[in-house]
Amino acid sequence: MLPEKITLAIVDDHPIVVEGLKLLLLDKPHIDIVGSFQTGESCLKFLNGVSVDIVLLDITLPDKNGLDLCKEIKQKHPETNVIILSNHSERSIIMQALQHGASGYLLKNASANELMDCLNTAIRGQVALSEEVKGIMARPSTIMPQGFPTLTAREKEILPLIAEGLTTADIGHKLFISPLTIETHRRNLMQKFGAKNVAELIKLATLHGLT
Amino acid sequence: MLPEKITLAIVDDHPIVVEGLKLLLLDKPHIDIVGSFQTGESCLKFLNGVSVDIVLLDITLPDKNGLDLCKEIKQKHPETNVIILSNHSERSIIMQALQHGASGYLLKNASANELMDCLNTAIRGQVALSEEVKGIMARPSTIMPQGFPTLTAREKEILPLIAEGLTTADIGHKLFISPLTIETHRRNLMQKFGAKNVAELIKLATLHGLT
DNA sequence: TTCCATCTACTGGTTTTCATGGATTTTTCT
DNA sequence: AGAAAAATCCATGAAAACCAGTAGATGGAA
Repeated sequence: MLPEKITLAIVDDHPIVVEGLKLLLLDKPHIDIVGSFQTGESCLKFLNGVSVDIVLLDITLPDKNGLDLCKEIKQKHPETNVIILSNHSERSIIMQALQHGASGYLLKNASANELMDCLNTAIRGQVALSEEVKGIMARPSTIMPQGFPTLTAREKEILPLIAEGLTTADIGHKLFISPLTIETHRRNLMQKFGAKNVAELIKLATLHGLT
Repeated sequence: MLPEKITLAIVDDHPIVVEGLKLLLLDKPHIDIVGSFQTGESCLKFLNGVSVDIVLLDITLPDKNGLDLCKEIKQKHPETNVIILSNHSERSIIMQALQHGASGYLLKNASANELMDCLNTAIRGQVALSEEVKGIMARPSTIMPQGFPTLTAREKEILPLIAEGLTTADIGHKLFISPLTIETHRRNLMQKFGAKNVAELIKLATLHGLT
């Protein structure tokens, strides 16, 4: 059932995490770490040349969003399994990850054993979630405070500009569109986040690392 | 000069980071990891019984703020060196850490080599900063005008309320003072942070963990 | 005790946001 | 091709934020 070694790539901008993972996996005979990267781009480039069984992917990367990267990887290399490695325990983010094609989701506070379990589960083609994540997903989503809504590209573009202190007019000018449009986006953002005003919007967005 | 092994404790709520660090340091003959903790409290308890040379401390912990913990450790155990391990690259946070008695500051994107360097530097009683951190500290603070202003008690009280989405009137009502006063505080806050409006104010405040 | 920082409060005016409630055109996915 | 989602644009009025300046009260530090 396992004719070859599992090939694994790691994408995380924290060398300590990367080196830790490497050391953790070094003595597992059936796992072969073929690459580790600090940026999404470098990983994508690598995957164009080499086929990899599993990519361990951090959500917060310097150059791009890990979830977007996940989607991209699955589009170009459907045979590759992506396991998200993240700090975010929000149910909505986990949902997003799975919708973007991730085969698994691990919190960084998972143990080494859980990591191994998840790798084995994922390679069998099943969805691999760490214990805590399973718990989060099991909870009914009736009330989901601080859920992380799905933002459109434009919204993701505008949100940081608001956080920078630009006014509606400023942003309209900057993006060459009507300030009225910006207002609509701003309204939609607040609605999506369930924020009463910009202050709360920006707090939530900043906490989710979106600014 | 180094008659004994350096004793080291690790406080971080991410097992993978902890295990990675352990493995990284396992083959260093002069380093002895005597404990690892996921919460500030458990670490404090441990330090009451055992003397430790260096504590590697994450800033974001489940039960308390790492900077406060640092201060507490230095008060109770001045001989212990604390090295902060963090994701935050804001100059002001680094300053705060040093003011709270930290002997060093490492970004999590530091390499394993840098980690070793910093441990050795700290044990010699010197301030240990990773390369990137040195760069941040070297930049004159003209660009980033007074990174982190000192807030009065009242301001610290009001700031999170603004971030929660309360209006000026709401806050005035809540604190039993005139909304006009809140406006003054709000103005002063924005001025201190050099923010153009609440959005920017809240972004900066949230990044500094003040909300 | 004098001085300073802070908290408090106000006037009066301008700018921006927020809530409604549409509407049209592009893009994207199926 | 057709449906759905996203992006664009608009108007109006009320609410809130923002700006600039002033100033009394208080409590702690020099």
